[in-house]
Amino acid sequence: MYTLVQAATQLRQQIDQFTPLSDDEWARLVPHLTIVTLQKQQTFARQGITADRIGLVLDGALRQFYTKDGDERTTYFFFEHQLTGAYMSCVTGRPSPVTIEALTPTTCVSFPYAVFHDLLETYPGWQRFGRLLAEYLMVALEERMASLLLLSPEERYLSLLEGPYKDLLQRVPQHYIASYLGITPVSMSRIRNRIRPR
Amino acid sequence: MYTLVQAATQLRQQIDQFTPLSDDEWARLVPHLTIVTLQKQQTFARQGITADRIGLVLDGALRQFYTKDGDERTTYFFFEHQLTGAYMSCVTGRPSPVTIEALTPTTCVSFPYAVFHDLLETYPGWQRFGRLLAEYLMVALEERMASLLLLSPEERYLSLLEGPYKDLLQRVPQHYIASYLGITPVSMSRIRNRIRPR
DNA sequence: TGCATTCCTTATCTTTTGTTATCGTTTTGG
DNA sequence: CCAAAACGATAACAAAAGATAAGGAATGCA
Repeated sequence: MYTLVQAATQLRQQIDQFTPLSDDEWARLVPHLTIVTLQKQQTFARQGITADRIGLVLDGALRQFYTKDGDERTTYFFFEHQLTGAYMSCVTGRPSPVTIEALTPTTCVSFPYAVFHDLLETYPGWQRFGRLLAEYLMVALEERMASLLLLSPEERYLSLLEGPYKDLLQRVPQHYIASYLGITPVSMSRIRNRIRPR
Repeated sequence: MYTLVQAATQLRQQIDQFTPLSDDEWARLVPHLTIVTLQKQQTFARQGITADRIGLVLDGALRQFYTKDGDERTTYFFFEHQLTGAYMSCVTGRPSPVTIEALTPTTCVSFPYAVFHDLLETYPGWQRFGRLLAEYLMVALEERMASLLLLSPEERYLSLLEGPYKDLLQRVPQHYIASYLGITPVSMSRIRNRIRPR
């Protein structure tokens, strides 16, 4: 469905949105790219295992979750054109606290973090990309943290409806969204009922 | 109390813990260092204003908070040897959503973010530091986010007691900690009573 | 020292969320 | 095509947190 060349082009486009790489810098990564195909419920990264690769979603949807006392708490979703991977585990070298699992059949283009890390330490363009990526993830996490700390469950649901992720509701089962909002499916159902008067 | 030389030494030590800078790279920052002295309740960064500088706490304590509907929600504390500043605002160039305020009389060594940013873009050592710093902040935010999403208020309080920040309880008023945990002071008082049986 | 303020606890009451269970509906897999 | 599983809504009850108020201890300031 995707040739490696097409996938590589997609990936470079995403990276170039952070910072343009020289052709030479880019060429250092290309030999390490592979296409990863995941069936539903197959994992890109797994809790307890140190993550060793990064990917870009070409098609499909992934879900990231922690497991606590047997049940799962969703922390993120990844869709087309999004970089994915247990980046925190890659960066720290510690076992991943999260699992990343396919919600639907999903295709990614992927590369080993070790290669990426070598590129960061060797090429200025890659180093700059590494900084901008970390800054980008940092900002996203800060916003997520703030929403959990500042907003009530109902406010979080509403801000999801109004924000750039509103199509989430159409794309993923509601109980995953409830878990993403830090509440139970029952509670979210009540909220939906509450804010839909009449 | 602190000479600029002493302050600069402290700062370099902290930075070197991320990545060692060459003497030349370091020398580019030194002329821009200033000592900032804050009385209690004076601010290092203010909500609504785009932050323009970073600092290192030499002595004292700072508190970072959002304001929502008139009341404050604490998101972080900064003590001696910690880098501080509304980093997200600096990075994005957007007005800061947070205020950083002195809990006690506080001394920092500080430098403009603009200078720092130029150094990042110019010197490999600084660029690497910028990446490592962003990664470090990212990891801290992920842990904080996870604790808010996964743990109950009581579990958050307990994990604070057991974690590396346990001296927080001795150093800052409890209602700030309650706000840091995302609960009201009354609720935290109840939790304290609950977990102290007998 | 005295007075006001801040801080923490406790009590009461209300609101919200969690828990558990039930019931249609939809989706999935054999 | 049918049985099983997954999904979402809803109800009833329990548990927890928010809101408000009051009281006492500690703190700061004059």
